[in-house]
Amino acid sequence: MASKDRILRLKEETRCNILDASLKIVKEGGWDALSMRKIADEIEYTAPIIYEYFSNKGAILLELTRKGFLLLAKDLEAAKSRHRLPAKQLEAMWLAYWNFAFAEKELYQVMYGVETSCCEMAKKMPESELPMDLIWDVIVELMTPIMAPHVPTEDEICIKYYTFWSVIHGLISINMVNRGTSDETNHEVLKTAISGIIRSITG
Amino acid sequence: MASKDRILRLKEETRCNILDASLKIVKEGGWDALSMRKIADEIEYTAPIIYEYFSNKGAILLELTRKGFLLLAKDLEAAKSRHRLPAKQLEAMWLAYWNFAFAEKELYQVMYGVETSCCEMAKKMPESELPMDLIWDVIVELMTPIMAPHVPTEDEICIKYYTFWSVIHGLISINMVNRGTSDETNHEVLKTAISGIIRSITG
DNA sequence: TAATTTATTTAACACTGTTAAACGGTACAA
DNA sequence: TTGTACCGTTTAACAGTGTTAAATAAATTA
Repeated sequence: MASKDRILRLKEETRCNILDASLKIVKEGGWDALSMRKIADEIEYTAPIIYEYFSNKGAILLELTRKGFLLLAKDLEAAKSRHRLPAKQLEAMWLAYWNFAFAEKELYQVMYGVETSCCEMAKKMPESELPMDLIWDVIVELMTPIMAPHVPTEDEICIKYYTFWSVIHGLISINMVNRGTSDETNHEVLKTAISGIIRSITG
Repeated sequence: MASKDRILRLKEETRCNILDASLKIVKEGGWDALSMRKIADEIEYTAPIIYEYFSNKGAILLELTRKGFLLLAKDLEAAKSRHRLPAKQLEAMWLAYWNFAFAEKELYQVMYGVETSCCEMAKKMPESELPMDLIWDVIVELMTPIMAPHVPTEDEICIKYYTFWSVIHGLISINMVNRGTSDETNHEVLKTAISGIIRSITG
C-alpha cells in the first residue's frame, strides 16, 4: 500500500520537474525555445511521456501562468503588509508589480501576452520612430511657451512622452489581451489620463 | 526593352500580393495562422517562390511592420492637422493612436509585440483575478474615507484601477520590447504617475 | 513462474520554415 | 533550325514542431 504512495509522490515530482524544466528552458532561450522534446531531454525522458502529466503543451503554459499569478499575488500582499496607510500601500504594491515583471520576466510575458521576439525587427527600422517624433514635437510645443524662456530638457520631454505612451499603450494591450472593461470606462480612463497629463504640463 | 519594365512591374505586383495575402490570412485567423504555404496558396503559387521576393518569413513581418508605422504616422499627422492648439493636437493624436490600434489590430500587434493567443488561458483561471482583487481593495479603502459617507461606485473604482494598471503595464511592456528609456526616466514616470493618480483620488 | 498491468519508447502523421535539385519554357546565338 | 543559356516555377527533401498509436520493456500480481 505504501508503494502506491511512493509512486504517486514520484508522479507528482516529475510533474513538477516538467514545469521546472520548462521554465528553465524559457529563461535560457525565450518562449520560442520551448518544445516538448527539449522538455523531455531536460527531464531525461522522451516526449510522449509528458502527455501522461499534461494533456498538451498549452496545459503546461497554463500551469506556469497560474504559478505566475500566485507569485505576483504573494508579492503584492507582502508589499501591502509593509505599510499601514492605503496610499503608501498602493504605491508599494504597484512598485512590487513593477519589480515582479522584471524579476519574473518570462512569467509576466505569458501572463499578460508580452511578445519580445518581434523587438529585433522594429529596432533596425527608422519608420518605427516616426510616431514618437510626431508626438514629441507637439509636446515640445506645449511645454515651451509655459516654461519660457527656459527650454525644456530632453529628460523633461521624455518623461511626459512616456507617461502618455505608457497609459495609452497599456490600456490598448490590456484590452487586446484580456478584453479589459466597457468602452465607456476605457474612454473615461483615456480622456482623464490624457487631460491629466496635459494639465500637469500646462500647470 | 519595354518587356523588362513589364516584368519588373509584375514582380513588384506579386511582391505586393504576398504582403496583401499575408495580412488577409492574419486578419482571418490571427498571426499563428500565417504560414508560407498558406501565403503561396493565396497567391496561387508554391511556397519557394516567396523566397524570390523575401529572404524569409521575418522579412514579410518586417515589411508589414513598416507599413503599420507609416500608416500610424499618417493618422497622427492627419489628427494633428485638424487642430491648432498643441493641447488639442496632442489629445487628437493620442485618440488617433488609440483608434489605429483597434482599426489595424493585427498591425498594432506585430508593431508593439501584443500577444493575443494567450488570452484564452487566463480567461478561465480564477488566479488571474487575484492581483486585481488585492489592489482593488486598497483603492476602495483609499477612496472611501474621502467621499464619506458616499460609497464609491463600481465604475469610479474601475476607472482608477485601470488608470493605474494601464500606465504601469504599458511602461513594463514598452521596456520589455526594448523601446524603453533609462532606468531613471522609468522610475520618474512610475513615481509621478502613481502619486499623480493617488492625488487625483485624495483630492 | 506465468499472466497482467504499467511505464516508457519507437515510429509515424501532419504540420512548420527553408533549401537544393529538377523541370519547363523562353530568348538568343550559331 | 538547332543548341544553349537563362529564368520562372515546382518537386523533393531536411530538420524541426506538437501529438498520437503501436510496440516494447519493466514491474506487479496471481
